[in-house]
Amino acid sequence: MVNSDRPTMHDVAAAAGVSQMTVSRVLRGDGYFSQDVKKRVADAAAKLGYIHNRLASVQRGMKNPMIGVVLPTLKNHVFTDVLAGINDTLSSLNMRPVFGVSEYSATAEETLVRDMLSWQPSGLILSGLEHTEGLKRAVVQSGARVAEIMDADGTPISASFGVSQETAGADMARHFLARGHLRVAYLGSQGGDDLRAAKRFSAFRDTLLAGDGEIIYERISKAPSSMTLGRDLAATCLQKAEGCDAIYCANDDLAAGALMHCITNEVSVPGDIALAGFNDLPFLAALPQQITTTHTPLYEMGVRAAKYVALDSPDDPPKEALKTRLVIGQTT
Amino acid sequence: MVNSDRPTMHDVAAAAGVSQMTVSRVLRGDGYFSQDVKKRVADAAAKLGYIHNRLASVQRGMKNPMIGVVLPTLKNHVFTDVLAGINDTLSSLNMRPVFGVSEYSATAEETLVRDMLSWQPSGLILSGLEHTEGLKRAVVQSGARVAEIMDADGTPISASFGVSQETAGADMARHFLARGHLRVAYLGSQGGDDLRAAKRFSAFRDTLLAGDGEIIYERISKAPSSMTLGRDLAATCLQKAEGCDAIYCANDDLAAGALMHCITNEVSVPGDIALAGFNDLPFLAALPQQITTTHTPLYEMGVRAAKYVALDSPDDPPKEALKTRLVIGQTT
DNA sequence: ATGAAAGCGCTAACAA
DNA sequence: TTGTTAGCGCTTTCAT
Repeated sequence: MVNSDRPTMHDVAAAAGVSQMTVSRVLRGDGYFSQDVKKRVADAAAKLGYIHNRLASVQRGMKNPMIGVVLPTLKNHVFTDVLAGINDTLSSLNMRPVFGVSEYSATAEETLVRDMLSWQPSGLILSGLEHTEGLKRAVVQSGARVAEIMDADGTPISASFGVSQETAGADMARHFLARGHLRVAYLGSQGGDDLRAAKRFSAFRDTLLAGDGEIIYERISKAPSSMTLGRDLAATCLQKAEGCDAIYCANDDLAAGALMHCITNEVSVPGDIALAGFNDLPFLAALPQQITTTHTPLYEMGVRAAKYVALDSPDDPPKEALKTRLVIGQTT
Repeated sequence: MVNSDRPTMHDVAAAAGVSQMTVSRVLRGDGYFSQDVKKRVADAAAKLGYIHNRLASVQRGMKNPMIGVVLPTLKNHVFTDVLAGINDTLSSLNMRPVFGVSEYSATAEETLVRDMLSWQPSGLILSGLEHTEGLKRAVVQSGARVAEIMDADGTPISASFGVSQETAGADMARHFLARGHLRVAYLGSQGGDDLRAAKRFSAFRDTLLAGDGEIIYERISKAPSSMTLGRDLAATCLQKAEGCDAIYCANDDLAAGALMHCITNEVSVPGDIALAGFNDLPFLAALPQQITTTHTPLYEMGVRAAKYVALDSPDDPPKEALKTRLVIGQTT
């Protein structure tokens, strides 16, 4: 039984010898009441183990300190970093995240969001800028504050805190060209579902081709991203892609896996093959060689988005493109 | 405005030309109604973009498809694996997790749980078996189903799905003894806050000492666990702990970092030094050497706990000790 | 097969 | 400073 016999304000009121409304006031610290009453109520509440019923207050019109958060996956550390930023920020504001994982499916995302909206959250954090029309409509109508994170190339529903995937991809391509890595392989994961990776690669390719470079091998595995996948993809790539100079990986996990392959098989990096990743995850610092990558402010994105949705200022929604930064390591 | 002008069942009823109660019945598919009415209601709801208000139904006594989940940290991949198991399972049962992170603090955990209980979740998943008395009382009184995960050495509030940390530690010590790794260093993180790691190490130490082994170096950093920390701790350890045979790390991240140190500095593993971790995280498979570790069914623990709390059978609460398994790699 | 009334626990508005 | 009344949106119960 969920509603077994949880004490209500009524019970506390009876125990304290006051009215239910007085209990409400004391517990919220709102309005006037004597010190004596305050103490009696506090004692009674503690003795009974009273727990506030937020469902009722929200129902009555109070703000719901709940934020819905939808991420594409938990398998990529990228999102756990973002999540950490969201969670730390919401925590400090006494708000709670409700989570959902879309597995990179737009329809799953819509279902999830509709479900979450039924709890009347005061805010919502979504990943990416591509959503179903139904989702957008539902979100707007709900009146919840929305922030979209991760991407900056497109039109957000309302506020957004993302990075330009296109800029990041183009920057890396220019670096490859400058280093003379012209015959390039690309390795990705999640099939074509990772829309941000696709944008990045598309800009990378365009910029590379506009120079003297070429994509001589391209493999986007359907499997979720992991170091092990990166290692396997790199092994196959090096075997199949003759004359390959460099590998651009869709993210750091894949790149780290590729580096592990090279170390294990004594392939010299960047002598035989150059390597680059994306995100600049902290664990890269522990590897034997610093992998060239693009720094993205993951935690920061989480923080900004959480702050925005948690507040209720009526400012018009910021659409912020956070900066990425090319991190030149020892692998290019 | 959160409650801007979200349509209610009343609005749908007006649009469909029926009573509000009929809308309720149709939308839940409960009771009797004609096909004609069903269609009119469905159309009206779709047109208005009606979203169910779960707060009201739960308030009225329906089960709340919400599960509170409290984890010690998000910085250790261990918990994101558990989280994945929880999330996948709850998703498939149309239930949603509300998350909180305790940062390994028992009082923070209590605050978090009290906060979560105010949403009247039908279940709760907690990590470990050590909690404040206040938390236990609140949870029991709330009537929510509780499952505790990760640990099996102690007394759960109700149901538990954990592994015996003591067995795992002792097993590893026996393996060290069998391999002749007698002069052992221990590296940990999170200060003394990771109670499970402490239990494991305690059993490891006892078993090692009962053989011919000894702990010649012990360093538990206050920093959160990471590969980079492992690498740094290993560097200091190898410099300070003379005659050290082997390093037992509190988890795989630390062990992987230690291995990276060894690879970078051409320290032979296990020739010069043996290494072992804990958890058998998937990324170990990508490393140049297979690290000896203890497999723990992380995802599975999440699945079991989620299934238990999501259901509402009145069976008496299972206290399951899941099996760990020594994974002998190439580093011992 | 449909509707009307009551009430879940709380808070805003008003009364005393 | 404290209490009374009304009602948030829904579902249970009972009537039609």
